[in-house]
Amino acid sequence: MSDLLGSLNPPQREAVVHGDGPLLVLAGAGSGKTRVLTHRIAHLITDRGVPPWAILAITFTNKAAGEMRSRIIDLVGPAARDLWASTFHSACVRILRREAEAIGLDPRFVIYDADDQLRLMRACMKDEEIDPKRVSPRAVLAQISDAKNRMLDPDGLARVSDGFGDELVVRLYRRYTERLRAANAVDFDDLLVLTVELLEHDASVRERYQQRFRHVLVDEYQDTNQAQYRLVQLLAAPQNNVMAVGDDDQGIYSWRGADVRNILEFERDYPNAAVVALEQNYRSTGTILRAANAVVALNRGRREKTLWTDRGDGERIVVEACRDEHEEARRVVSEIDRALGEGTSLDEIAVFYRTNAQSRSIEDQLVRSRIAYQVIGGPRFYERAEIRDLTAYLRVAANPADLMAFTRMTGAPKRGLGPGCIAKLAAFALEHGMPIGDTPAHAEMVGGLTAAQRGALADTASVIADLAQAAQGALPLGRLVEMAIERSGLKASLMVEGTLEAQGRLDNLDELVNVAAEYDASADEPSLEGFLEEIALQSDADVVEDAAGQATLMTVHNAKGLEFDVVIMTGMEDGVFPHVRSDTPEALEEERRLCYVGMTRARRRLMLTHCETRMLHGGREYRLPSRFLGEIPRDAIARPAGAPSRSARARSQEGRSSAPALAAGDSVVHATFGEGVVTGVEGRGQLVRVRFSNDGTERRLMAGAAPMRKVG
DNA sequence: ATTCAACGCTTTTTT
DNA sequence: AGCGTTGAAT
Repeated sequence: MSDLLGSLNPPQREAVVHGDGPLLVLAGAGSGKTRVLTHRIAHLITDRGVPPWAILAITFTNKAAGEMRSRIIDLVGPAARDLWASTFHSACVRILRREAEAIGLDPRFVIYDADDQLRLMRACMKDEEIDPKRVSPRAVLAQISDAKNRMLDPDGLARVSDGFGDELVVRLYRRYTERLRAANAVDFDDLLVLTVELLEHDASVRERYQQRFRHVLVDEYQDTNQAQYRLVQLLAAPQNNVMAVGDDDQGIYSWRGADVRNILEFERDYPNAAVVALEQNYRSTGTILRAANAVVALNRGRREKTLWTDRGDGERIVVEACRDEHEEARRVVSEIDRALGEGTSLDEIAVFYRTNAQSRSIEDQLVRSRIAYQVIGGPRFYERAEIRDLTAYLRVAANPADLMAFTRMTGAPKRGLGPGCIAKLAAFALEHGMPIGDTPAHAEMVGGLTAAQRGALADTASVIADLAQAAQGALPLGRLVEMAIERSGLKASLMVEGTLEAQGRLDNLDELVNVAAEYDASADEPSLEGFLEEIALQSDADVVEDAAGQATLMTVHNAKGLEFDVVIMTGMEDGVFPHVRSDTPEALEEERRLCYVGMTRARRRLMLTHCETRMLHGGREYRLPSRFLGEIPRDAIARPAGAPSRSARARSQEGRSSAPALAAGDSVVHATFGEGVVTGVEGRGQLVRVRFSNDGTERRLMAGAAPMRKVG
C-alpha cells in the first residue's frame, strides 16, 4: 500500500480505501473533500490497479476538473492523464460527439448559450405570434429548462401540465426544439438530456460506457438535477461503483433544477451504500464555524451535522452598519487596508455580494483607492458583443446551418442586411433544403433584393467561403481568428469609430486571437469546432486566477468551493440577501444555505456589511439588516469599528439585558418607516415584528440595530 | 427596407 | 442602469 493515506484523518481514510459499491461522503465545508476525491482516485489507480481511463470524475467546473487531474498526476504520475475528469456538460459533449448518430444527431452540432437561446425563443414567439411583452421569453425558457431538467419532452410536459398557460409553453417548446435541430444546435440542457436518452435507448452504447467506467465519482452531488442523477445512475450500473460527495447544507442551485433529495435519498437509491461523514473543518476559525452552523441549523429537512475545528476561536465576526452603498464601499476598502497592514496579501481577500449589480459601487471605490481587483462573473469575456459578433463568423464557417449566428454575423458590421433580407434568405434556404450559411452564394436566385444588398451578400459569401476553407485547411486557429477580424469588416468599422471604447473592443478581439493561439497549442486535436465548444462551455469559475496582488469580487454563488483568509460579505439586507424573490419557505432556506456557503469561505476573518439605503432598480430603497445577521450568535460578533462608543454601547446593552426592550403591543417610532406597533418578538428577542401605520406593512427588525425607539 | 434616437420597462443566482 | 421596442428619418 502506498503512502497516500498518511496525511488523512480516520473518516477521510475510510472514504479513500472504501472497496467496491456505492459510497456517500457527506463532506462539510472545508472538511477536505477534494483531498478525499483525489486520494481515492490515486488509490484506485496505484493500489487497486484500476486503469485511469476506467475512472470518470465529475466536478462542477472545468477549472476544478483540471486541478483534480493535475493533482492526481502529481500523486501517481503521468499515466493518470487518461483519467476522465470533467464537468457533466463536457463529459456529455464528449459522449455525444462520438455517438450522436445513434440518436439521429449530426455530430458537428453547436452549443447554444443563454444569449442564443433568448434570440431563438424570440424568433419562436414571432412564429407563433405571441407578444413578448405579454409573455416573457426568459420565463418560457426557464419553464422549458425546468421541463428538460425533469426529463420531459414537449409531449411529456403536455401530459403533466394542467395550467392554462402551459399550453402556450408546450407549443413554444415544440417550436423551439424544431428550430434548434434545424440549426443543428443543442442547448445546455440538451447536452444532459440527449446523453441520458442515448444511454437509455441504445443498449449497446450504454453497455460500452458502463463497461468502460468502472468507477464514477461525483463532486457537489447536492447540486445535481434529475438528468444528471439519471446519467450517474446509467453510467455506474450495474456495478454501482459510485462515489457521491456533497453537502446538503451547500445546495444552492435548486433554481437550476438541482434537487437536494438526490443526496438526502442516496441510501434509498443505493441500499447497500456506505456512508462517511467528514465533520472536521480545516479551514475556518471556531467562531466563524459556530456562526455559520448557527445560521444553517435553522433550516429544516437537512441532515443533522456539526462542523468542528481544533484551530481555536480566532477573531470575532465584524458587522458594519452603513448608511448607503458608498459608505459600504469605503468600509470594504478600509477593511482591505487593515488586512493588508496585517500582512494579508490581496489575493487572500474576497468581497462577496448576492447579485452582480452590487459590484459596481465597490469597484468604483477600489479603483479610486488604487486597489487591484478582479471581478468574477458579470459580463463575461465571451459574452461581449464584439466577441460574439466575431465568433458568429466562425460559427457559420463551422456550421452553415446556424441561423442565430448567421443573423448576428450579417448584422455586424451594419451593411444594409436587415431582418427583411434575412427572412427572404431563410425562406429560400428552407425551400431548397440549403443551410442558411450557403444562401449568400446563391443570392442571384433570391428575389426581391436591392442591388446594394446583392453586393453586400456577394461580399458575405466570399467571407464565409474563405473562412470555411481556411478552417478546413491547416491554418493555425490564431491566424484564422485574425483573418475573421479583417475579412468581417469588424476591424475597419471599429477603427472608423475611433473612440476609446472602440479601441477597447479591438483589444478584446486581439485577445481572442491570443486565446485561439493558446488553444491551438494546448489542445490534443485542435479544431475550429473544438475551440467554439471550449468557449461555449467556459464558466465564470474557470477564470478565477490566483493572480497575485488582486482582491477578488464575486457573487456568493461563484464563491462555492473557494476559500480566502479574509471574506467581506456585502449587502446583508433583507430583500437583497435573502433576495426579495425568495419568498417561499424553501427559497428562504436556500438563501440561508447560500449565506452558509459564503461565511464558510473565510479562514480567519469575516466581515458582514449592510446598508440603511441603497440604489436598487433605478431608485433609492430602504432596507433592513438581513435576518441572517440576527441568526448569528451575539457573542460571535465583535463591536463594529466606528459604532457607538464603549460606554454608549454598554448602556444599551444594560438596557437590553435588564428587561426586554420591546414586547408585542408596544408602540414604536422608526426613523424611516414612522410609527408602528410591535406585533411579535422572535429569535430570543433580537428580532421584532412591527406593523407600520404609514403603509400598513409588517417588517422584521433587529431590536438592537434598527433606528427605532419605544414611545409612550 | 434599414437605421437611429427616444422611451418605457424590468431587474438573482448560471453549467 | 441597460435593454428592447417603437416611431421617425433616410
